[in-house]
Amino acid sequence: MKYPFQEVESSWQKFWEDNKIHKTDLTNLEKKLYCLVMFIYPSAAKMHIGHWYNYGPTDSWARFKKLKGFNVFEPMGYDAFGLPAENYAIKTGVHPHDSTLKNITDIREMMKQMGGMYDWDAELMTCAPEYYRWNQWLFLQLYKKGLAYRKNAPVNWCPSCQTVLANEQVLNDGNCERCGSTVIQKNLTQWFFKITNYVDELLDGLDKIDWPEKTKLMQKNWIGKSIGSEVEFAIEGHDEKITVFTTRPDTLFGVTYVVLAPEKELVQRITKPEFKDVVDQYIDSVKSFSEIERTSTVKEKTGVPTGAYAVNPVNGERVPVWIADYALATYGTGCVMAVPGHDERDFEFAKKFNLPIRKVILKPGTELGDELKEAYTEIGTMINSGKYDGIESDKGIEKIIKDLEAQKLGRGKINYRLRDWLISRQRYWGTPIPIIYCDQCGEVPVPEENLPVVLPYDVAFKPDGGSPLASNKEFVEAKCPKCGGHAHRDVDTMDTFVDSSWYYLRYMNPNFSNGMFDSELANNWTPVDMYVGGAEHAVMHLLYARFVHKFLRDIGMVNSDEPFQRLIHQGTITAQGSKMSKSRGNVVDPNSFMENYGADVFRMYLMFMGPYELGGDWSDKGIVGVDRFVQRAYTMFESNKNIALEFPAKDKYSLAEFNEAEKSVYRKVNQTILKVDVEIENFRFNTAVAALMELSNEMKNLSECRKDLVSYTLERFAVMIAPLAPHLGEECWKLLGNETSLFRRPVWFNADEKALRVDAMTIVVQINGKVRSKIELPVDVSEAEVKAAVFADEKVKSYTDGKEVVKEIYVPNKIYTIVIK
RNA sequence: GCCCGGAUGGCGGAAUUGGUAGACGCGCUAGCUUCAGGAGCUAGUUGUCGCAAGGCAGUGCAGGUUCGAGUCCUGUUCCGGGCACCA
Repeated sequence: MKYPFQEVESSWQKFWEDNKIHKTDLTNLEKKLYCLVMFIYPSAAKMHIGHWYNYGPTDSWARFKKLKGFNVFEPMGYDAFGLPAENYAIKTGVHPHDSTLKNITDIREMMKQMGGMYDWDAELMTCAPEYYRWNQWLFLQLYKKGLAYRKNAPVNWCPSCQTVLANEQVLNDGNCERCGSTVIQKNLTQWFFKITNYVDELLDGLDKIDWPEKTKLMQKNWIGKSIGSEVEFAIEGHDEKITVFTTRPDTLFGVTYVVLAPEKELVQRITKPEFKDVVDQYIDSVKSFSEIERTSTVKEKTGVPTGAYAVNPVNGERVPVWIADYALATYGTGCVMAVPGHDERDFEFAKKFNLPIRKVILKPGTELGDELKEAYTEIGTMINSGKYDGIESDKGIEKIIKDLEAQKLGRGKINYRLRDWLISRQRYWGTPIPIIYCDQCGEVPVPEENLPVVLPYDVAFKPDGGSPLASNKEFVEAKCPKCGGHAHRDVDTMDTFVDSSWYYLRYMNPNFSNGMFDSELANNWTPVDMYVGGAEHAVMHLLYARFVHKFLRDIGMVNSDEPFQRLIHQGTITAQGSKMSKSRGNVVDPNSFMENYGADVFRMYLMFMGPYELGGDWSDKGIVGVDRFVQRAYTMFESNKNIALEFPAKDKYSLAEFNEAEKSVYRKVNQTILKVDVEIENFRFNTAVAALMELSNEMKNLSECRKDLVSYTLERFAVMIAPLAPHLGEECWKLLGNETSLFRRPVWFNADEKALRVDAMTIVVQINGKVRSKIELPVDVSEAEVKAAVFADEKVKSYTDGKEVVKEIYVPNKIYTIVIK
């Protein structure tokens, strides 16, 4: 009989739902396990292959843990705010609220059809006022501590999305992370979260979490800690000073010029009149370049002199002050001391503009007089450096800093690449920023008791770069909370990454109304034990969430330092080698597979395709193999109905009571238990499925086995298949004669270690590194006996006769190597 | 340019970490079954030489270490990812 997956799957889904099988008792903390998968972005009504690949295997892992006796909490929710819904509204006129809610309804249905073990009582969506009011509350707490602030700054502007972006949301080719358009720079007054206050902790915390090394490295690079010092250069004829940041104060004697970022205001004040025209022209030309064009390493450096001179604090030497595009206003002090002899960029620049190059660090093994053909950037002996001559340069760094500090001309300084998190967005579909601007009092936070500031339904969606909220008068006009006078609301909304930085804390009670989340539950259930999601969030979501978690800890809301203890990234499923997207027209629709094979086969096939963390190119070629496997398994159970009732299995058997076929089956069952256990535990689903297929092949011999061993085997098979194919697992378990659901009363079998011991072993005989013979011997016979058997072997003899045996190596129960001459 | 991954049959991929390369699955071939199509079952399937027994070659490429290398070392090519004037 063909496996009736439609009936089986829908009947189990109904059973799970009617009986709330997947509801987690959050008061039971014994063996608690929080398995979290990144919540879904409901920009379309359909779940695509990528969603399935993310959610199916993760759910299988959670189910595996559940069967192993863990009290698993696996929630699902909706990252419901965001641009796509709004862009869709501009295109079609369907309001984001309406399309999003519709999509959520459809997606929820599909999640259930997939067979997800989600606790639907814990469902949440970020676009609900009951949720986003706590984004606003969080904003106010940050504001109170001075960690939410407004400043005018050059920001990334996406002309297509019509909004600003955080640094993390700009790809390194200068394009928008979301839509791929080229991002430009604009000066705007925007809200920032001061993530930089936590920079050291964000860095150090990486050592304490079990995340992929690659991801931790990406965060580390993004934070970009750089230990160095600030050194002050006097400006000839001015009271002001130029403060430079350098990691190499040991090269100070090699400074031959100083470079300022063109946009530094100081440039205007120090430029000599006769250089003014050239300098202004240059500043204009730099502005026409995008940040990315400007910082491209392949572009040749440009620059002009200002006519001003700076004075080197270590030797009083006067050096010209230049402005150049390779000095960045946004990093360090925006001023660089140029040491062409020992810095590649300065070397290139000096060569181009014929500026002097001075050698002050001697490369080990070279002579004082040797010409510098390229910048030497390593450690060496200090030369041409006055009283520091002869000192190793790493020691020299400390010495010079100490001396400069004594003269108040320098100090140790640590710089970071990480900037504060820009959270304002000039878009509608997000959380309103809870700030009111009063004509009298200025910037006033909305009092907590007035939250939420509800996002109004009626606005004009027009992609003109202004915030759509500005079009709703009723929303904009407000009374000042302080003086009651005329005021207006902030019309921007928050970056949706704010929503996702703390959702995992609210899942435990999404209806909690006395606060952002129930702290007691959060403390009991977080950090999240297992977090699964795409590697594209390595810096962005995963960094923001760590920051918010630490802030919430500091205001007493949670008691842990890190939100996600263990992290796994699923790989990407591509189609014809490229990422699936509507514009490419290569999107594969999971529904046809659902209809033809069912959810179990489809999710198991996704797991079988290859290593989970690697992803791969989609092909439906192999899905029939998984389907055949499921069909065979079902037939096996179908033809052995109620066998566990009629022939109950023992917990353990002794090999002595078995015939050869039985021994072999019994051994295979137990080997498989061991294998499946460790493979699923480590997200290696492909090999877990393969192991079960091997067992299924072995089960062809069950006809030669006693009935209670058939029960024994089928029981274990049903339990092992259940995490991977939950509906099938339940159905098989029921066919055996069990009354209750596996996931209502979890079962997991341990392997009988004794069964794993084989009594015969194939010893491979290698002669000069080549396999020449195989000998069957009982396990654990002495080396002498093995040797005797090996040399009695005809094939071995034919190779060794008349030759001198030089060496013999025996690897017990495995291999016997002979070296002959 | 720098830093990580990776490269194994016609295809997706296994390989207890130095010990029988190719598990498992797809595809393909043959046989059985079927009116037929499909499906199912059984056997085979790295290449090559051979009637066969068996031999030889074989994990991107070139070397090396070792009794023994897909696995370790050196160099190199290609592919994927990340970073990229951060002083």
